[in-house]
Amino acid sequence: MPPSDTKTRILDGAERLFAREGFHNTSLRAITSLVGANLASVNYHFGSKDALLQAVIERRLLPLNQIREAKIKEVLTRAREDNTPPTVEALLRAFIEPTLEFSDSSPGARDFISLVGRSLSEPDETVRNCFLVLIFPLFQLLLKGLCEALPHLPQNILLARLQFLMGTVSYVMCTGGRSFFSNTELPSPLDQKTQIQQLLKYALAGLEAAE
Amino acid sequence: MPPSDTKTRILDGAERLFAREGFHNTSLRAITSLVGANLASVNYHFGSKDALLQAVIERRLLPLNQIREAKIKEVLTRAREDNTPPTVEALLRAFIEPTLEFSDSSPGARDFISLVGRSLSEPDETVRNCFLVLIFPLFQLLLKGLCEALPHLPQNILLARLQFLMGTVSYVMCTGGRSFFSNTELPSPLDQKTQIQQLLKYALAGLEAAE
DNA sequence: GTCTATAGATTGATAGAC
DNA sequence: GTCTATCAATCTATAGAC
Repeated sequence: MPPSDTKTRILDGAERLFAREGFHNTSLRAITSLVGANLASVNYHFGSKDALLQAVIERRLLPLNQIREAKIKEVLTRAREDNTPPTVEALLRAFIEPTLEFSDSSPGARDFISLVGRSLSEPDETVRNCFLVLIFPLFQLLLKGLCEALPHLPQNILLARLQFLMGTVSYVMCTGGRSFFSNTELPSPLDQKTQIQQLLKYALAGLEAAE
Repeated sequence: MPPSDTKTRILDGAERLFAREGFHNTSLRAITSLVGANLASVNYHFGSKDALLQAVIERRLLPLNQIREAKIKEVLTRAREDNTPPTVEALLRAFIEPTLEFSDSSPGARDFISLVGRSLSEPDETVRNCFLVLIFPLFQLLLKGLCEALPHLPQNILLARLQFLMGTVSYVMCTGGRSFFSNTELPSPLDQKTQIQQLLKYALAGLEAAE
């Protein structure tokens, strides 16, 4: 991991270890020794371990959210132009597909997605809020879209289902598409592409279910 | 928390803090001082912090899984007697409803369910495997039931959907039914009973979706 | 079984030379 | 910006008195 500056290398290492070992189970020493940086450089560049986590999150989540927001807005404005409600499928794809493309874009991005998925079920509020704050506008936009797509369903039911969706997606995200159990007694798992198709179908049917 | 023996008090305290603060973020001192026990008593009764986690899990998960297994088996044998496939809904209820009843049975049980939900997305294998080992037989049984209920769907697709289900349920479990965001810009959340109904509908539709 | 005391290791953070 | 060295706090675990 040497061909980049220290600050970036620390971000990369922290991203990897926070995702794979957990935030509280990762020491700054483990990060710096992984990427060949000095322990003191973490505090020089970031100030504290908490601030390092914040930086890890913001580096990737801000641009990713911009893409997702743009795609969702595109679906909404197109629907308005056509004078038809947006489809749930289009909204779902606008939310999920950029995440997946992003996840495939680099090994670090994959760890990052895993970290995000995991952090939504983080009990420590300090850690969890890092994410929630950045995701809230997107969440709100998606809810608005769902209300337009499924006007016959009450808003608070859609809100609950949107949270179910977040649960489903974040779980797939944090397992990184890997199977739960690796056991010969189970059927062989789907390839990634098919799994995503199935995820879309599962979530789509769930969101659209009758009240 | 005094009216019980030390061992039980430690289990109660560990359950609460592991669920609310995370395993790696909870010290044995925090547990013993919460329940008024001596630090050394943890190692006397359990041997190590890892073993304490194991004990916390087994205390509740073994009996809970027995109930869930019995209910699923009941659905399967009844279907076999009637010479009809089991319904997905019956299987889903057999899996989810005992969990909820259990969760409502005591405050500690609620923390425990939250801990289980969270631990499924635990990156640390040592911690995660504690749960997976105990859940595997139930998971296998449920998969078998789904194969009978939805024979037109390939087994590996059902396996994937079952994992989506685990994601959905564990997420609801670990948030304890509480809402994601507490924000006045969002519609007011559902009461718990309605939320469970919606969870069932969401998961049912997802599992039964066309291939 | 419960306690005090402490070992032994690890942690996040910092001071100060270069 | 990068390094060495170290502080002060915390951690799990254990030895040994009672």
